[in-house]
Amino acid sequence: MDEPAARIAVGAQRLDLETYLPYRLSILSNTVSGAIAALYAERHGLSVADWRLMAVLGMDPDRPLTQTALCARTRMDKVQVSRAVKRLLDFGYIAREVDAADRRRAHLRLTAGGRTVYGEVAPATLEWERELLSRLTPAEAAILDTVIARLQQVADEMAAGS
Amino acid sequence: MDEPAARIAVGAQRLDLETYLPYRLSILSNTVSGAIAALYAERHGLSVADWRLMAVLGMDPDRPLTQTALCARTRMDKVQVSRAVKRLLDFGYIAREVDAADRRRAHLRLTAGGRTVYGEVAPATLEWERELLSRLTPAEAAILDTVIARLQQVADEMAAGS
DNA sequence: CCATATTAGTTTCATTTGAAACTAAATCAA
DNA sequence: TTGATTTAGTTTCAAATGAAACTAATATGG
Repeated sequence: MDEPAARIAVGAQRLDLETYLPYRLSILSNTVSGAIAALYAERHGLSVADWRLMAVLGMDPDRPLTQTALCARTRMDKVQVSRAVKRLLDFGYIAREVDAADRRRAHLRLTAGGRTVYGEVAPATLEWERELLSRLTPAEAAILDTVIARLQQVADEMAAGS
Repeated sequence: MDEPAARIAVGAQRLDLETYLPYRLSILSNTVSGAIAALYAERHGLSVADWRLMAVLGMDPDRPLTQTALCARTRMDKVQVSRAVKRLLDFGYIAREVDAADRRRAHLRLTAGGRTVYGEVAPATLEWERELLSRLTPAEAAILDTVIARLQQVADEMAAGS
């Protein structure tokens, strides 16, 4: 198949959603997130928010995290985290232990059941990513990596209202 | 072949949100969309859905579109489109003319007021994109373009459940 | 034609979301 | 101390969302 013509016209004068980077990013992100959510949503009853917490907690299962730490790691806000924590507690996928020194805080970690689910879902999501990235050359993947990092940095600056 | 990417580890064995492409895409897309929405949300009272319709209608102001056409062009579903259309009619930014041959359909186009808003917002969003992309080299921008297109195509296939 | 199916778009209703207010615990300042 | 502030997390309530049911118009098959 032919390589598509350059699509992102730097300095485009006309707004065309088909070529407009923010729109294309949004569509791509939604497609990818939706496909990955399908890996755990139906089978395990998890929402995207739920899985995000499990993904962070599962990364280092021996280090419990507070909800505040989860907010920082996932960029979710505290209300979303509070609700996801409640659901995961109900499912029995995480356990909560109140901090002895500061009883406002609680340390959250995956239960054995949660680790089992994590052990099923995490490899599937990684495999999905691997399959997606396999369509890129290593050079493209490397550039995508640096470009995303740079765009995120610039977008953060610009969003901060420069 | 064998050169590993710095951040996107093709075939990563561990799930780490910081390096996980779907997560990074989601954060970047949200940051960018939020910053751009700020360009029109407060000033003109438009939601993302509202602006998306206006962006499509403004591209070719002499060709009115039906809601079904707007669904296809924006990838929004018909309920979202129906609600956005209602808001834009209330604002007076679009006008609706029922199709004479098929009275289920209506053709929507920007009003003079809608074109004025479009004329203010569209350049600002393009400028935002231009500023963002100015931080990339032309080579990086070109690769980003082809990579997004290819990832979208693959993600569509994979989401379709191949 | 008439009955059925399809299409365009809307409405309903239950769920999700988000901002702001709130509770409870810890810290700070005098 | 003790009164004010901050921090961790929850609840409330109004608005946004989405799936499914619905209306109205057109198309189609017998």
